[in-house]
Amino acid sequence: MLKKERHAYILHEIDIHNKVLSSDLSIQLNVSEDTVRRDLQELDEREVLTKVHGGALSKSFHFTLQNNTVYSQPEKKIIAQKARELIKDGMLVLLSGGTTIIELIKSLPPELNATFITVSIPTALELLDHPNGEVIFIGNKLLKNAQMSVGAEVVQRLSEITCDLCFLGTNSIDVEHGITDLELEVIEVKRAMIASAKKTVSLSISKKLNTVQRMVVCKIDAVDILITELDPTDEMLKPYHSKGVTII
Amino acid sequence: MLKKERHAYILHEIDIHNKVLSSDLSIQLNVSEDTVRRDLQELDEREVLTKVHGGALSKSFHFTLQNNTVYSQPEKKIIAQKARELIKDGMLVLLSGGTTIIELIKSLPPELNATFITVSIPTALELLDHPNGEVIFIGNKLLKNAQMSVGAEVVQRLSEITCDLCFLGTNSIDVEHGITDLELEVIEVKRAMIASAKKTVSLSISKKLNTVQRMVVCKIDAVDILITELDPTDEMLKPYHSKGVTII
DNA sequence: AACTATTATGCGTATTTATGCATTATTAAA
DNA sequence: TTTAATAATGCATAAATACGCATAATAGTT
Repeated sequence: MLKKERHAYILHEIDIHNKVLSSDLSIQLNVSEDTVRRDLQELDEREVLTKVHGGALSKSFHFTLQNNTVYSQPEKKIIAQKARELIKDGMLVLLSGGTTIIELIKSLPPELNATFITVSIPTALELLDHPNGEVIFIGNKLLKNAQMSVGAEVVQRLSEITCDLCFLGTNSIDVEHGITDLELEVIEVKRAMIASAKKTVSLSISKKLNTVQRMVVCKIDAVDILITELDPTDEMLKPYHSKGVTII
Repeated sequence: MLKKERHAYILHEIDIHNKVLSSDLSIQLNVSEDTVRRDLQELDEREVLTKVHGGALSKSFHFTLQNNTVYSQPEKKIIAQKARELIKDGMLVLLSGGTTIIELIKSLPPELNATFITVSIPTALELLDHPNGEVIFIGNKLLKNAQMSVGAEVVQRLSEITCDLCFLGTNSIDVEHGITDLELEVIEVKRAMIASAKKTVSLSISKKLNTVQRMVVCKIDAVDILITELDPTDEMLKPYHSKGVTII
């Protein structure tokens, strides 16, 4: 493997995981740790990553880290990566809760200047760490386990807004039943979110594809874009595509 | 986990809670307390936090530095104990942000069944941990450093509410100038909070008594009850009492 | 193709860094 | 004051790194 290829691989790994270990890379790339170190050194000098004892970290390692406990994190990182491409300066973006959304926020470039609206407390907290951009929280009664605002007031206020994009960290999505969820109050809010956005983006790891929960949030045709960690041409995504959903 | 990652995690925790305990971090990060201590030491040398006995404190909350340890919350604990006596089942209670308020929430008996309203994200997060009671968050634009909602919408919605009690974790209080604060947007909200409550309670450790900041939130006669860690008959509190403030 | 200069890589060794543990000293809370 | 928690200190160990050097790969030149 050529040096350039190794460098590309390392950068890709960092993009996904935010960090790499020299020992891991040595095995994965099948070169000595010395070589890895020299690679990291070079990349550090080129200022595309930050070398530390034991490996290297992403430059955009934005002093946040709650992970370790995040389930299916690599997949979620990939999804976050794809999703962030959609957000442009000046946009009004609606965000739900969930770990995939948190990953998305972490991966946002610091210089991005958009306005974010959310009903989720953890999402709001993560957004507050982002140096730029305005954060708007739509408050009301808070649901204890979901840690988000629910109720008529939230639905009402969402209806008064028109956003460019709505990102939903989706629990369950299925071609037949669309997006489904468990709690009525959560569903009400999600519906309102979808209604107030020009485009709805569903973020979903492939494990959650073709799963159904008790209650329907929306039919599949209300979803404009579906982002998974899979390649857009993956066989598993065909049914969604043929329903008119854009796959990324 | 890499050292830098641990550092990032610690800083993130401090960002949220304003303080960390070495013992907690040791468990969360899965390293010895020695290592945590060394981490905190380094971060302290880099002046991004303040190391104290038992853990570390946020730099951005200067008032917490005055009492030099996370445990020298005994003052705050005492205040919390006194304050919680005022809250009865069925009440509608307005809470500001700040560590004293967090302490109050932690000390609330689990069986208490009141409704809490707040504009502070950390306060809301702490309230969600309480098994009983409803939590209402009044949202709008979020202020990054204060981690709270501000703006006309918040003021408006507060004006539509009548609460039984408003607890203010007070930064500065003085007989002459009343309650004062630094940021205009914060002041607007605090004023609205006071206006919407039947009774206003100021929670203030004695070190903050007789201190003044740039901008006035309210005169001293808008404060119904003042709670400090001191004995109510303490000489220091006399001037407040003679202004008609109830001292607890 | 053969030769040379340059660059890249791996290995051994010395050095540095990171971490945990035991012991003693300090500090804070009851 | 007493007691338990937390810190500091020195030390042991393991991991990571730097460095010199030999060798291998590569590119450029004749």
